[in-house]
Amino acid sequence: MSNDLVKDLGLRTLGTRLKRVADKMSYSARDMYKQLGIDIEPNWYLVLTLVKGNNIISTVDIARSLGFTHQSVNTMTNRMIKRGYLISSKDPNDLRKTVFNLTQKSEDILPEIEKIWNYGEEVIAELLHNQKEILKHLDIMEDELNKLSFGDRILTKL
Amino acid sequence: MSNDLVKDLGLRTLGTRLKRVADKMSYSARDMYKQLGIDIEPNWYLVLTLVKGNNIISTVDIARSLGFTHQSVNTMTNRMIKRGYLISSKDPNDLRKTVFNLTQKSEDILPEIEKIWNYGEEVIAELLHNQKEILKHLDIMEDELNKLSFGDRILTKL
DNA sequence: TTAAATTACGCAGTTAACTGCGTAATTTAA
DNA sequence: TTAAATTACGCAGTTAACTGCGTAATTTAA
Repeated sequence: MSNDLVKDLGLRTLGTRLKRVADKMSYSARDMYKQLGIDIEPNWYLVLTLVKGNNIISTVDIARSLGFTHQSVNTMTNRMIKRGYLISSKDPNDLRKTVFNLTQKSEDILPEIEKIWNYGEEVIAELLHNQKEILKHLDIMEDELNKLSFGDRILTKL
Repeated sequence: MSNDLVKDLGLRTLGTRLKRVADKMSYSARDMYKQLGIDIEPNWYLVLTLVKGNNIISTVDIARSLGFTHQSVNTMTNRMIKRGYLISSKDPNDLRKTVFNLTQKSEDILPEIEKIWNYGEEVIAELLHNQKEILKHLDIMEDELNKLSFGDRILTKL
């Protein structure tokens, strides 16, 4: 039988293909940290960088900056606290807010992780042959799908 | 604080952004089916199309066609069987293989789903302003990452 | 013609996002 | 100055892929 059916289905498989590439990168990054004996999870890098760069930053601030839901960030920061990479406290100006600081452990490890991610960015740039249009496409898709969802767009056509 | 940090991080967030767009599409498609009262899951469309188009098609064939692992396909087909969309039997020429056929229920529903996905493809094309480079980028990334993983590419640079 | 290798399947558990919903703290308006 | 609305957090459960590992069927080679 033909193994080209995915390509025959063309844009219809865009969703699963986006997810697959994302998963491949994430699983592989996780594996790389393991090989290097670094005890952190891939996306913690993003959070550590944010916390380092901002004196006061809350769960919701991080969520907004990364485009995650606050619940996802909450789960992530809880794990980072448990593993000794973050300290949390209440913002004295607004007791509803939890704010974060780096521990010595994360200060110590950050330079190495930064080095890894500098190379990581190089690798991605090479894979894309230095064409960054894909980011623009993702920007547009996110913006547009936030305005009107994929399903609702189909429904209006039916 | 600045909310532009994601863009500052540029290509470093590619992985999470790919996943996010994929998730958005998948959750929304799921929701759309619910609104239409159609009792199927988003990716079943791909499997139904494959089974319809091939007289004899096995779990591993489907996996290869869609780029999924056979285990993922197995999970999916089991659910489809349970919900009455597929019938499975053993390939008489190779008793190791499970092969699939459509039920009357899926024959009945397929035209409607096909219509939905024709529009779905239109929506995606519109979101991308009819530029299909993103598929080429995804092709390249998948091929390259299969040859040498993301993590291993970083490790060779360290 | 049996032992070893390969292929196919399927179960159990994992991953990183998600949604839904409830509670606590703060702000706004009658 | 209290009632209603908003904002922030966090728990529980879901999603669609994944990996790991074991077993059954088939094929290959000594």
